Formats: sequence, structure tokens, C-alpha cells
Amino acid sequence: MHPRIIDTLKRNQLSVTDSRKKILELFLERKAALAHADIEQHSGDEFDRVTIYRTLQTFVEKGILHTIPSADNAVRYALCKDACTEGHHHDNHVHFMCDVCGTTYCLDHVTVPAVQLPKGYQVHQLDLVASGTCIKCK
Amino acid sequence: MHPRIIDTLKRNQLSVTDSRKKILELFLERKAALAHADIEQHSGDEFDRVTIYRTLQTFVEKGILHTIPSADNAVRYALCKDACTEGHHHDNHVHFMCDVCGTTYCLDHVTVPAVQLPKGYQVHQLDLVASGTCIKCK
DNA sequence: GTAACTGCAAAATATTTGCATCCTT
DNA sequence: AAGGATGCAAATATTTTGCAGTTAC
Repeated sequence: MHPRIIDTLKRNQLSVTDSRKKILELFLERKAALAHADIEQHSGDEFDRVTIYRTLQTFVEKGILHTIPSADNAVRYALCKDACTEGHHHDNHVHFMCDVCGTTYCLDHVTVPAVQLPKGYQVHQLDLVASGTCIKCK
Repeated sequence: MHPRIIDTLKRNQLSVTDSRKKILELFLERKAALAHADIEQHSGDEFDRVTIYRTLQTFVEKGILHTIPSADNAVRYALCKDACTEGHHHDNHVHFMCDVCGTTYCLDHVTVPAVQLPKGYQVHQLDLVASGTCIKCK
């Protein structure tokens, strides 16, 4: 098991349970974003559907995961960088969704360029969602 | 009624029906994006829920509307610029979601800056979603 | 008149809530 | 032991599908 798992949970004052360990492990193993359905599949029906909903929600509240905006109706989640703390996400990075294989990536190292918005708009968060063909599918 | 309505429908080989006229009118009146629920409300229960789903889907297919990515699970729609044609969206513009009033705007005149993605990623579409406080709520 | 569109019913899917039980600390 | 987390059941919400009746052209 990934050494960061227990640490991350404890740092966030969460009790260390099987479902939380397993779900966190899934995100650490795969670099891509995961939707509720993905987790249900990859955890092999080990946990209740509801537990997964609640775990994801808890992780988002604690700043362990963030949701990724997308134009379809599927909510996807990805690991936050360490800078994220409770109720305070700093995820102004780029997401890439592959049209072919459907994988969603967090491109942490790419920064979102500054944008000039019309006067009066105060920006708190910037999300750049790119889509196209990913490196595996080209 | 807005003069563009009939024209837009005919240009896309769609028959001119009450629901389509009304829904298109809603989008032309309000500059903001609309979710299914918004349309249901503002059309005063005039149409069936299912008709709204189908109308929105048809409009997206025809390139009259596009969907806006968002981190919550609500799918919002907004008018495409004229350049969009069937199956071929060109909406690389900026969307702004107000955290206070919940309104989503299409900022057509703001362009998405170029981004340098890692080698091997082919970008077909770029969506920049900004959120914060809008001009009315500041 | 015919093809396309709508409304209704119902199925399928997704999400939320309450509560009793179990597990972590 | 106590509080929190889970599982199950069920309520709610959302989206899709089939089909018969209606409307646009």
C-alpha cells in the first residue's frame, strides 16, 4: 500500500477505514481522474455505492480531492496538490479529457495563463479544460 | 418575438414548433446560460420535461447550443456563435460562473489564451471556466 | 398525407437520507 | 466506551425510451 495513504487520512483527522484506504489508493495508483462509476468498478463491489458517495464528498471537503468540470454530466474527481486545505482549493491547473478513450488527466505542471476578464468580474478560480486526443490514443 | 428565432430553426432544417420557439427565445432574451431546470421554470410548465430534454439535445446536435463544463453536476447550455455548424462546435471561449447568484455567463469577446500542453496531446477544444463574483454581485 | 414532434407512461439511472449496526480510536 | 463510518432500505431526482396521438409542412 502506498505510504502516503495513512498519512493523508490522519493529517485530515479522518479515521482510517478500509473504504477510505482503498479509494485513496485507487487515485494514487492511476494518475487519471475517476468518476463514481469507475471507483465502483475498480473496487470490485467491495463497498456500498453510498459509502463511495460519502467518501468522495468527505475527501472533497477535506481538500484531498477536487471535482473536474466537464460538459457531460459525469462528475470526475482527482487528487489535489498538497497546497489544498480544507475548504480552500488551489487547483488552477489544466485538465485534459481524451475523446477517444475517455480518460481525464490532471496536467499539474501546466499552468493556466492569465486571462483578462471584463471589469467587475472577480475571479476566484480558473479551470482550463482541454479535450482532444491523448498521448496513448494518437 | 425575436426575429432570429424562425430563421435559426429553418436554417437548421428544424420544423418550427412552439417549444422550440419558446426555448430559443429564452436563450436569446437572457444572456446567461440555462440548465434544464431553469428552462422548465421559465417556460411555466408549458412543455413536458421530456420535450425540453429532446429540444436541448437537438439544438446541441445542430450547433445552435453548446454545453458548458462545470464542476457541479448541472449541465448548462448557451447559444453558440454563428460559426458553429452541425457537429462542429467552435466555442473556445470563456465561461464565468458566479458563486453568489449562480449565473453562468458566456464571455464571447474574451479569447482563450494559447496553452502549451505536453508533447503528444492533440487539443481539439479548449474551455476556460472561471468562477468568482460577477459584476452584479460584487 | 406524411414525416416529424410532442406528451404521457414507465423504465433506467443517479443521488440523498435515515437508521441500526459495526469499527476506529 | 463513544463517536464516527458503514450497509441497507427507501425516498428523491434525473435522464432515457417506447409508443400513440398531434402538428408542421
